[in-house]
Amino acid sequence: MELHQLRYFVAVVEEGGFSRAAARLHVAQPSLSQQIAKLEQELGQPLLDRLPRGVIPTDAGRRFYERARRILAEVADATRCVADCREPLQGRLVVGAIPTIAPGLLPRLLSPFSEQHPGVELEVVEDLTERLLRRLEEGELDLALVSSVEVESAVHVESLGHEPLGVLLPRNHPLARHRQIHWDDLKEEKALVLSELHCLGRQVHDLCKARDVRWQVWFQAAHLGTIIEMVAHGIGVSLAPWSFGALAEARGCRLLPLSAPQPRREINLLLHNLRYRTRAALAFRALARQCAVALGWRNDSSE
Amino acid sequence: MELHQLRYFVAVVEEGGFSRAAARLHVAQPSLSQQIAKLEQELGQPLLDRLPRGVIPTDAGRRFYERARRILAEVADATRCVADCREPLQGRLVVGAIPTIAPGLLPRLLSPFSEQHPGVELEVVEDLTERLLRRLEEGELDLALVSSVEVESAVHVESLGHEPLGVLLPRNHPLARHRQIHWDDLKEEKALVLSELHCLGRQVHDLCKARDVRWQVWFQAAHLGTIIEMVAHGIGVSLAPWSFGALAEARGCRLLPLSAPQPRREINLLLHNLRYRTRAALAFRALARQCAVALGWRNDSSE
DNA sequence: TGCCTGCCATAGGAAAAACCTATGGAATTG
DNA sequence: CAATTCCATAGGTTTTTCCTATGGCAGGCA
Repeated sequence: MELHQLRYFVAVVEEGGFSRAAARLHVAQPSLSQQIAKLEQELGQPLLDRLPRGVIPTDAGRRFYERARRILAEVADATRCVADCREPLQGRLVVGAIPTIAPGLLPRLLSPFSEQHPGVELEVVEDLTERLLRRLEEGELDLALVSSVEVESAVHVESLGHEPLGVLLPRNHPLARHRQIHWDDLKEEKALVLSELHCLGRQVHDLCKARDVRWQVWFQAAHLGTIIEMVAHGIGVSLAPWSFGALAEARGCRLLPLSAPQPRREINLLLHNLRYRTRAALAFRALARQCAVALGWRNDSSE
Repeated sequence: MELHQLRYFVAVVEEGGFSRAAARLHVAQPSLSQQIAKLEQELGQPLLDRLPRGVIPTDAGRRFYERARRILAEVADATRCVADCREPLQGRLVVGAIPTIAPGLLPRLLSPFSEQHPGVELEVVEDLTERLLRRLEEGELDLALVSSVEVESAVHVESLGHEPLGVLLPRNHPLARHRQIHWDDLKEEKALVLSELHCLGRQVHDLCKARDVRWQVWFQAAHLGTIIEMVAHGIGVSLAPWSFGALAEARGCRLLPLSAPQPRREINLLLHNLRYRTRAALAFRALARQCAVALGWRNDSSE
């Protein structure tokens, strides 16, 4: 048995046929037929049911598929692990972050990281929580920054603390001169809220419900950036994470604290539990923790 | 990267050199040089330090070695897993047992198992606990029967219950007519005890110490069989597991129960936690549990 | 029904990979 | 200092993999 046979088999199962798999692998279809036949011969039984319109795995094939995938993932992991012991630190680090975290937090992390580890090629993936999770599980991401999340055991969750949410107002809004906004002040405002695709959108929705703030919600934005622009133009108000403060000010908004109970959202860092954690990933985590402390999201920097 | 390269690399590390590994693998030494060089090239750094007298792995090599072994083990496991879904049940089942369990218990398990699963090729390994453990971890054994044992997390321990120990006497011994032997009866006897290599030997030693039975130990046997023969010839007495009763009787001994607190030893079945458990292994486990219940070692047959 | 299309298997030759024998250099040992 | 041990390299051979071409089978469509 050889690894290329496993790669071929996995592709055939996933593509549902030899021809499509051949295209994906950039090899001729007979090569696949040959290698799969060899594999089946070695294992002593067919792995695929050849149907007129493609193939589906047999029972044995399904079992083998799962294991083949794991083995290939481990091979990739071994490669990364070995590559990681080169000096100085180099390689690629793929960081995921949700859209309501990325613009506020990542700039604070990426620049210092690049400075400290110039050899590491950074890549950022901004996406919604569930999709980040899936990509982390697949091994595409080294780590991910999300808010509250429910994960499977293969994913390691680690809190970075809690980030306050503030009230986003146009600079010339009557409330904008206050030091602090009270919940009751918000009841009459026109709300611009984030789509509930975003966990922040869902959280704000729940918060307002709990606080009995019945906003006139008349605009659901897909991006916080859109909301900031709208607020800047006096079209309404909103809630935004504290890390968006500078961004909001620059666009002509104000981000003001809310009176107790101050709303907060949890910030979590996700790592894959089984895959090798590169030194770059660990360095990034350390930096993130440090940053969380500096921002007052948590008190100590120990785990 | 291909699996044969991993196999070669593992062999070179374990043999400490290309030449020895080549002999083990039945290939010419330059083939190894070539394939390892390729592997190192693909991983971007040397895995082995070439010394005048052989090779030792670099840091990267050590990391890679661990993972390569795991990958190869998973490949073997995948093969077994796939083979296991053939009907009827077939394949090989390798069972380990310590010498103080094997002769008494295995006959009760092997015959019915072979009858129920004629397609399964049974193999038995009789060895001391530690060595069975190691072989189980290596994947050489499917399961093992031992007494008390401390294991690492990769090994799954499951109690089959507790087997009583009896007193082994010559048939013509004055005590042999009793229904039950008392601890005090033993104090003046000449003891034949098992080498402390065996866990039963250690246990008997501790038991006697605890019960304050100071036997005149003058013979340390390496096998329980030897002890039975010696006892049969009136050379001394001993303690033996209850499952040796029939064997002892056949050789002209008697095995009698001891008064409370009746000494017992734990009987455990070991399985590897991570490796695939063949249906044959599970069937054997079921049979062992059933047998343990029939022998009165435990009350229920549920896990 | 009959043709067309998509899909996989087979055959045979070409390309690539792995392997082997022979040899050389480096360091150690007697 | 010669002999030995061990790994790397070179060059040719064998084996494996891969590709192109082709054939058979079944479903879809006129």
